[in-house]
Amino acid sequence: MPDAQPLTQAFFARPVVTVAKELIGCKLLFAGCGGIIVETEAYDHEDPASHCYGGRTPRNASMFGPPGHAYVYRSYGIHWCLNFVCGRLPKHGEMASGVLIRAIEPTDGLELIEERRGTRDRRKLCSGPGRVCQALNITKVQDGQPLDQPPFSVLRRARRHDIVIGPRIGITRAAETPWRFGMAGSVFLSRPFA
DNA sequence: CGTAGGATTTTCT
DNA sequence: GAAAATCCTACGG
Repeated sequence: MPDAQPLTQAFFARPVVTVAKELIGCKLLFAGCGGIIVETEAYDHEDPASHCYGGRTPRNASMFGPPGHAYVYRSYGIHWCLNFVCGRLPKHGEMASGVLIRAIEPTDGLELIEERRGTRDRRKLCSGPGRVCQALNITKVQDGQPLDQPPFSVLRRARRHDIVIGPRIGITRAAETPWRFGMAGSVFLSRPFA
C-alpha cells in the first residue's frame, strides 16, 4: 500500500461546503499527534454565523488570506479552535470561508494527547473543537500557518465514509443551516446527530 | 440522565 | 455591557 497522500492547498481552494464534507475521513497530524477527522462545520462569507461575515478584523485576518492555511481563534476567552481556510473568489476580495475542525478520532501520539487533556477516556480526548486544539497543542501561534507543511499535514482519506448532516452547534444566527458534517456511526463526535 | 454556572478574550452595541 | 463557532464541574432526578 502506498503512503497516504498529503492534501495540497488546491484541495482547500474550493467551495467550503464541499471541502467540509470531503475532510471527513481524512487524517490531521500536527507534530506527530492527531487522527481521523470525524466532524466538521462550514462557515462562509454570506453566513451571519461566520466570523468573516462582518468583514476583516485583527482576529479573523487569516480567513482573508490564501486557502490551505490555518485560522485559529480564541473561543469564549478560554479555548482555541482550528479552522482550515477554504476557497473564495479573488475578484470579490473581502470574502472568506473556513472549515471548523470539531472532532477527530485520535490515532497518533496518544500518550502525549492524554497528558495534555488530563484524561485517558478515548471519547473525550478530541471530541470538540476546543479539545482538538488542547490535544494537539494548537494555539494562536499556528494562526496563518500553511496546512501542507510541517508541523501540519492533512492526509487524503483512505476510503469514502457515509456522512451525516445537521445544523451547526453553539450558534444563534443561521442556526438552521445544515452545515455540520459527521462520519456516520463514529463514537468520537462532539455530540450526536439528530 | 439532565441543567446551571463560571472561566475570560474579542467583537459589537 | 453583553454575547460568543466551549468545556468543566457540581448538583438534582
